[in-house]
Amino acid sequence: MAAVDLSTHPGHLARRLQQAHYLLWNTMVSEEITSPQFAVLNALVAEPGLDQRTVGERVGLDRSTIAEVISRLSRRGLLDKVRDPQDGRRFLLRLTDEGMRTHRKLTVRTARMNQVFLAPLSAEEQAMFFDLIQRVSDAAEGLRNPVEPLASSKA
Amino acid sequence: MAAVDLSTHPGHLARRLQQAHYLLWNTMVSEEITSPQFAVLNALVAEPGLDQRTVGERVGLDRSTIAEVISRLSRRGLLDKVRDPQDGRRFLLRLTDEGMRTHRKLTVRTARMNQVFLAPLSAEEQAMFFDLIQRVSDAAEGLRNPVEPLASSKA
DNA sequence: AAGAAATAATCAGTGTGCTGATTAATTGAA
DNA sequence: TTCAATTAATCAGCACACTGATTATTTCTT
Repeated sequence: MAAVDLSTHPGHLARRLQQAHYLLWNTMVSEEITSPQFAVLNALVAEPGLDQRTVGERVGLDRSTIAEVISRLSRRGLLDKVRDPQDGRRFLLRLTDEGMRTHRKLTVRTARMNQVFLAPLSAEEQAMFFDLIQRVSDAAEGLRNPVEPLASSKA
Repeated sequence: MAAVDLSTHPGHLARRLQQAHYLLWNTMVSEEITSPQFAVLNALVAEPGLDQRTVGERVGLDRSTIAEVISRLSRRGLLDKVRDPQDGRRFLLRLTDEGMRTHRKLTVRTARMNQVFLAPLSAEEQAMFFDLIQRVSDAAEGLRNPVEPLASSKA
């Protein structure tokens, strides 16, 4: 009888939280555009003309995943890919008018959904919620991308 | 420029948290067994002989996903599927000795990983972290499985 | 200028996660 | 008791997410 209580396992909680969010997104925001897709649209509204890799960095998606997400958005006519004339390896990404419209529409609905999602928490608790999750995520990310010591002894 | 700050979007934060956890799991716990797979092993340690659907319910995975996870665990010889003689629709699931050993080994490593993952938070903050995430997840789940009003007007 | 190193994107392979449709078995009701 | 409803599992299809390998292009070095 060595079973463990998963409700104190942050990984399990993170997965449940994402599931809950996924459900709410589907009912309150969009069934076509997913949350990661919206994040990509949003990144390109903020910085039009980014390349694929950088968009991935902005929204936290790896090279393979970002490629698929972008290919879907492109297939639906929400963004354009153009070869960078300065650097033939890159594709420059830019929202279409349709992409802009979609982003605008979803921004409103997303705000409404976030309100519903966070409604069980008071304003102070919401701030705590953001802060705690961010600190844990940042720290874990830091563990994997260790800061190079100055005057490195690598050589 | 109507771009939004994703760091105040709980869905985005949930995704980042899960990614961070995934990375740490891979380096500190196992590259073969995933966190959902461990959750299934754990459920079957607690309650041997459960059927597939119920295991899914215990760990929070839908019918399709739990089927795939179980088929992988079964392929690796970590659990056995046997038709329920009482109800021919069900398969009863039970860990093999190898499955038991694996669960025991990963339990130790998982505990270590959780410590590292939560290290940036004080003990009080950790308690807060669990409580806030759980409340938000539970509330969102409740939205999707609405409690049938008593003396329902369904008919 | 030529070759080596680095970089952006793609591809192959695996795993999680969801919905809607189907199949097989059981249960419930006329 | 037979037929309808329910239920467990599977299947098809889509989307996210990661790693390792490959390809094309650029940059750096000599």
